[in-house]
Amino acid sequence: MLKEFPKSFEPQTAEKRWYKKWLDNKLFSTSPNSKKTPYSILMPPPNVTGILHFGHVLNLTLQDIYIRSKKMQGYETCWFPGIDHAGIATQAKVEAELRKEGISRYDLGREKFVERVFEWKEKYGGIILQQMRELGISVDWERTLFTMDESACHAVQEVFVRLFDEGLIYKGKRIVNWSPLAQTAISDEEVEFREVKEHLYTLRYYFENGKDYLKVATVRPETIFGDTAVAVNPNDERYKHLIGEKVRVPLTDRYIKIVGDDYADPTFGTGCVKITPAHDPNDFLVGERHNLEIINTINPDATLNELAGKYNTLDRFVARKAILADLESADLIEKIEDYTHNVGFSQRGGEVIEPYLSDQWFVNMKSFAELALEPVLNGEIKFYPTHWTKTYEHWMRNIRDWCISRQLWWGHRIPVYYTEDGKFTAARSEEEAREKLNLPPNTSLKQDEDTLDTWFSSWLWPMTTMGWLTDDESDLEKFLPTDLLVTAPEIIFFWVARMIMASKKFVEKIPFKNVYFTSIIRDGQGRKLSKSLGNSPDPLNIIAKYGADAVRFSMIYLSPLGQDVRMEVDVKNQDIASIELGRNFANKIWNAGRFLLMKQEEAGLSETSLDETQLSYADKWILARYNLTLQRINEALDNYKVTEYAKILYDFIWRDFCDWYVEILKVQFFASSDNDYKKKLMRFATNLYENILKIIHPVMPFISEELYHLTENRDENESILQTEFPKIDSKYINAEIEQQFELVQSVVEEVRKLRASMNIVSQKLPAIISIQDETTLNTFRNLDQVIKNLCKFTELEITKDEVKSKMSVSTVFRGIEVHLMIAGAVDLDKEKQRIEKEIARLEGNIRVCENKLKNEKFVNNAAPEIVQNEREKLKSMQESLAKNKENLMNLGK
RNA sequence: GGGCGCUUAGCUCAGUUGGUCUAGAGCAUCUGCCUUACAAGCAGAGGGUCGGGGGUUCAACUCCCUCAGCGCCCA
Repeated sequence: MLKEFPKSFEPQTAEKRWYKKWLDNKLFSTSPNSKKTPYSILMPPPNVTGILHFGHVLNLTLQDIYIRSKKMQGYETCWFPGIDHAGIATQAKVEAELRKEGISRYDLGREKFVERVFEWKEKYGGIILQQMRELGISVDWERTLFTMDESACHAVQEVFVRLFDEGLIYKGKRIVNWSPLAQTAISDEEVEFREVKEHLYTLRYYFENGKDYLKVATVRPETIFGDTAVAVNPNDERYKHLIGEKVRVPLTDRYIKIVGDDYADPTFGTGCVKITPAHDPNDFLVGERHNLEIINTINPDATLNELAGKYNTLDRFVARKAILADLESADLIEKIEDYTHNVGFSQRGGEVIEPYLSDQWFVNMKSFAELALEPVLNGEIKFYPTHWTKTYEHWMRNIRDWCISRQLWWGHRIPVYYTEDGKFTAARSEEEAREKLNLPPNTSLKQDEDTLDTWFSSWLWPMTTMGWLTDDESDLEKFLPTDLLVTAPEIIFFWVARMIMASKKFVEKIPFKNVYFTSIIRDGQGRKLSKSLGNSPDPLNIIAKYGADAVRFSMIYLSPLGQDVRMEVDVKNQDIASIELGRNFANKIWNAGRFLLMKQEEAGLSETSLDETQLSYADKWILARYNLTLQRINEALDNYKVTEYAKILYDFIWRDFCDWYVEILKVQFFASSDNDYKKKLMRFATNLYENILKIIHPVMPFISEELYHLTENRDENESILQTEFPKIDSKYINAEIEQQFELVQSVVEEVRKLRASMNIVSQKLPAIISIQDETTLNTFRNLDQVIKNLCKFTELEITKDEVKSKMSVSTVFRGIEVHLMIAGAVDLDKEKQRIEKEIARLEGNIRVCENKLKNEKFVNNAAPEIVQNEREKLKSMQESLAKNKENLMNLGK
């Protein structure tokens, strides 16, 4: 029938076709030289090793909605994409590759290894950026920045040197979170604490007399070889007299002294705690206070070293078992209790973190925290949902220094140079280092072996994406601060906070004005979707099945701000059933367009629309609804209530436009024999429909573009994205028309219910509607054709007169009485039952209403319009009651 | 231990500053429709003492207190 208009939308072909078109026509490209008001968003850079997951889908869709809608509203929009070098993850990938070849990174050497990683990156890295295109996002891809690009490297180096010179970066021997798998330090933020059931072992530390012993509790018996003291609380009456005495470390001949320190909690265990400064951060501090020896007994790979004697080379957990067995046989265990406590795990490798003493680089965060707290507290930067502000403030006020060095080869190498005698400084080059250290030109220097935490480049993202410290900083001028950042709440400290710090510090600007924290996507059991759990279908499969628009719309519709999303996922079949919601909606929109096109072909399409005088009551009603919808979606988007935006669209398009207006359009269309009117009516409807496509475009870009080109003949190089976002015409917003129309809708529904209850759903019958109220009477007369059709009346009389008829069944709604003339016999019992039920319902409600109005306190205290409202409600219900009673009486006669 | 959330129909969630809320939607269930835009649809129906208890108020799903359960973040 219709050549280019199949029965349903075919996303696969349309998506590829349009995305290519958009890119070819450079629709997403932006210029800092534009006169338009800027609107910009920084894309959180995914890991170069990453693949697309549902978190990205939600996150990117949100950003795309804002970029597209702002672009249509006349802003110079720019969405900055990029990718993160992901130090640990990427190095691990390449090392795994090498392992297959039977070599290690040490065989290659640093330089060759880094080359190899770059090769890997060229080949596999950034797959995710390709995958993202499947979502249809309007990113300015030409601006894609990689955190290892030269400009970014330069910025990282510069920042390091500046901070070093300011004394804000320092080197220190500290206990850090050591990842034995990656063999590097990681930051506090990369450690995940989980509750673990272990045991608390009470060991016997014998005094020098060899008879008595001190009971010392520990969960890590394998660290005893690093013990250099036992601490007791100086106020602990049981032990304080023992301070200064010595006890023997079990399984060794080493004696260590007993020290008094508040760190020992008298209520925990035996009140005596062994102190192992090299293997516990708290013990390290105790050690500093008491000048204790520091004995490191663990290797970087978490095996014990030669200081652990016969346990040398055993893995820490294997060693624990062996040591316990030996302690047991030496009768050095007092008791073993079950003990549940929090253990830190590496976020990357998942292994237990080893507190490890080593030389590391730190950033002193105190001044940064002050810089970054202010704009959030004074509202310059707004968080959505707002409650994250509190978490943010808490973190800032209790800030700890940031460990930025990583024992990796992949990443930004720390720009610090050492002389042979251990002098060092940070510098932009060896030459500069020599100058700073006052060394002769040829002095050989050694650069620090460590690289920087990946986040040390990410925190400069707002600046590096915009060409900071390059020849062209015009983006920085135009687009910073950006307008919106959409990100996951779990990286509020890693990233959001630190970007605020860096931007304030180095360019004295906030990096963004609004931060939207997205929902976390969970499966039906409430578990986070994750690769390791295997409960995450590949978004690309879901997109292939339902279409990108459907996935986008469903995700937005289902993801309320500030709350997690639960979706039933079927990994085996790579399916998420709730995406049907979006697909069905897309189908609905599609078919409404298909209908319009059919009618266009039938009557033609006028250039001009209906003039004001030709607008029917229903036309005015849909204009009122439409303009109200515009108002509401603007409000929703302005307030980052994006789910609401989706819901408003869904309800308006499905309920108002398709269910009611299109049905009415059919009536108006068929009822007229004036083809000129029909052509104009089609123009009116098509305009409205195209505006609907425009307002849905930000969330459903493909189908809206496709339909925009189907409903009228347009050049394929035109895009709906380049059209203006519809503006509200408030003269059409009309509460009275809406209210009146609602009465018509209700009456139609009442008639349908009546028919259903009488089992005469499709029988065409004549009817009489009686209405007292003058305005309502006019509305109904205005819409008599519509009512007649929607209610399947053969004839309809609308009258002010009371109607009494034995041959009818009746229903009453707010004083509006509908008599449906039944030709055959009325099922008296059924009808009686129905009316009695209605009478009972009304009587109940009237009682409640009367009591309310009898209550003097209510009448006196409540707002007058509330009381008035209640009175009118009562009156209307009483009228309905009377009519129903009358109808019941008539029935018997 | 500290902080932040959540608890409304079988499921997933809406519910603006307390008052047309006689608490809504989608999915699921049941009934009837292939009414030529759409069966990925249309028209109906059933289903909730809004986690428990207390309080404030003329009025509480909405505000306060408390208890219980769940989740997240931090120590």
